[in-house]
Amino acid sequence: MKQIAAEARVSLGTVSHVLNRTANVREPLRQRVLEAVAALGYQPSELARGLRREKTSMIGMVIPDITNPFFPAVVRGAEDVAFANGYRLVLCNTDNDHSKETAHLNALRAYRPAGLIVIPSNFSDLTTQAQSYREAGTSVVCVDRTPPHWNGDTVTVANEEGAYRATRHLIQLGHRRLATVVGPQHLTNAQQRLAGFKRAVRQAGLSVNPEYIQESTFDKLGGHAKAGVLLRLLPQPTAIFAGNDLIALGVLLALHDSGLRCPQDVSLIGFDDLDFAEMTNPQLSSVYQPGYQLGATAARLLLERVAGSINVARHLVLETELKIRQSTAPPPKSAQPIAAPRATRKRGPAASRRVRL
Amino acid sequence: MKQIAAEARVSLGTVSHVLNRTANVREPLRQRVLEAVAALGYQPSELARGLRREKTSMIGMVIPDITNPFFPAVVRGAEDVAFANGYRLVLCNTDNDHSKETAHLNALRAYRPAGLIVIPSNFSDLTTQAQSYREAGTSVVCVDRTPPHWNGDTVTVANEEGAYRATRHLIQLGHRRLATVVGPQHLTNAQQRLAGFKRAVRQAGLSVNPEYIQESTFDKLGGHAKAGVLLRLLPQPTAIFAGNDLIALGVLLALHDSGLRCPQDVSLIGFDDLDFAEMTNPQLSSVYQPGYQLGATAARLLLERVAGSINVARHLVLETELKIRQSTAPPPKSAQPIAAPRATRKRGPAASRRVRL
DNA sequence: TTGTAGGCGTTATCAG
DNA sequence: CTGATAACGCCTACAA
Repeated sequence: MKQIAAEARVSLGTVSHVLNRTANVREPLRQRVLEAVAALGYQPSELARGLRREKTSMIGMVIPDITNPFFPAVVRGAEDVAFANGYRLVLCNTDNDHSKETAHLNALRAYRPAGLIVIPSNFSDLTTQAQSYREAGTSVVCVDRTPPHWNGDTVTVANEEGAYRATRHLIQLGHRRLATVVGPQHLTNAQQRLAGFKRAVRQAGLSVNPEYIQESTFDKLGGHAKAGVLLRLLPQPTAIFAGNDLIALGVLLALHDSGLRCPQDVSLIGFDDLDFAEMTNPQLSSVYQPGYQLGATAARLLLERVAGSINVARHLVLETELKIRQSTAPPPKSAQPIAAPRATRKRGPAASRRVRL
Repeated sequence: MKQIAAEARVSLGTVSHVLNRTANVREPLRQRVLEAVAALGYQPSELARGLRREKTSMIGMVIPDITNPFFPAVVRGAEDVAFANGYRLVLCNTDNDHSKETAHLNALRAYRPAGLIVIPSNFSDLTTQAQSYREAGTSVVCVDRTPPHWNGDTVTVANEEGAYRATRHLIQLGHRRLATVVGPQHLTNAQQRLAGFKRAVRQAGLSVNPEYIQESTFDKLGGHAKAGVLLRLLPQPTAIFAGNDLIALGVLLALHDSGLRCPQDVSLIGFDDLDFAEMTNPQLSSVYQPGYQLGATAARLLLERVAGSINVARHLVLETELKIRQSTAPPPKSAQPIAAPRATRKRGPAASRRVRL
């Protein structure tokens, strides 16, 4: 800047003023400065600027794991609106480990980020952390899940409603023995999805069999294991709602393992609608979650707050969309009478059905 | 720091010394400082530190698109080793657009990053950019692809060899009419894969039919379109090597469109071995690329260079691994006799050999 | 409208 | 081994 000032024969302050539009500099001077800037290829130092202003234009983005196929879209959404507004994203993976999350959150502090977008880890301590961040003037918005006692901005999807619709879809197809492999119940989104499932089941006048509700981690392995449990139950469920697509994938595997066909023997619906939902065999019905919008909206919210206009906490809820593909169909004929007799009981519907083949 | 100095009754300089181990401070003083640090919950400002040192501990990570399923693993690998060494990753998506890449590269300069890890965009101007970065003391390592005239550090995979193995696998299955949908030939990795394909074909004594080589973008749509072209050719190829898994997915779709079965009618093999390769129907054979290692290695290289020990440019090449699944099988019987009748000569050695099978 | 000067939190140099 | 002190590059009262 000193060089520019010299080159343009003005003072340091004037250079700063034209650069930040912080004062009306007379046109000729302004031009000289701008020319000098161009000539010298000047790049303002965000470090010095941040030091002075006690705030940078970086946004900390703290997520469980970029390798989990749901998150890239969220990150991309956030990065796009951040970049468009002159902000940069610092990416941190927590692996859902709250101590790692805390470590990242602490380390980020050293950079005085303008804000934080975080998808809380399991047992996240975010509420406390965010408090201290806010005192330092950096806002935090929470995405996808909400940690305990959270009182700040929030962007989530309509988990309950999405799960409700998915389950209702199964019911409308004629299913009566509905099971679910839900995500970890300490996560708000997993809780909400279970709630939606239950609401649909109850509303159909069916009872919720606790054995038909299995809790799993949000991954393929968990889905596979818990589906195994479900499929050993008698009577066997004819439809399964999976807490997310990764779980659904595991369920699909378990179905194959058991020699059951999807959707002929058991219907399956997931949540997320990841890209691979169209690639499985059969193609997976799922509840679409607007991942990109989630991230983009979070960034927008954050920037508005950074701008300082908003003060009250806002909770945005984005809509989901039911994607019907091939993994959901009416229950097998044999499953319907089954309720009446009991001889078949022992072998379960799967076994008895196999006879037909 | 001033507070700490006061609290510990030492000077500012001493505080800095104990914090940075930049001088042997006598134990009692050291303790007092450390206590004060803990008591005040002191967090050093990376901004001030960066300002003074003219370098921060941030690493710019510039990639085409985090939403492309190959990149998350790379980013994760880089983030893990960066974080483990006290560095943070600033993520930038270029969408393979060199002007966007340049914009990001310029913007990043303002943060005086310690280094850059970049997967160059199409027509990247990285070589020039990196030069000016190096003059400012920040090193750049290039991952996955190499821009024109690149003379810096590089981490790639053995693309040529991987493609060669994939193609040889097809040949060993008995295929003689081998086609490929390769990636954009201005990208080094796509070039190398085509070279590997050609080498295998030639080595088998087959001729490379230019019509059997289609160039596409690295995505599903391109793969679908170009596969359509290939399948309209006569004689129809019996095996297709796809430049990456996304292309392979498109090819698979085209196969379905044409009522062709994979692998019974046409064999298909991809490159990357993304997660979804196991989910397609049939499961996709592919060449595994160590994405995580790519990123981790790049970060390691970068940090070594930042540490200042290394001066000569290094080019690391990671191995690929052939993953045989269900999309590759011997060619259909009907494809073999076809060669026998009349002028086998014209059709080349490949055709004549078909008789033997 | 323009210029001056102090200070943001660190590190590094140099003198004691 | 420790303590002053001068930058680092920028912003912003405040003065002119």
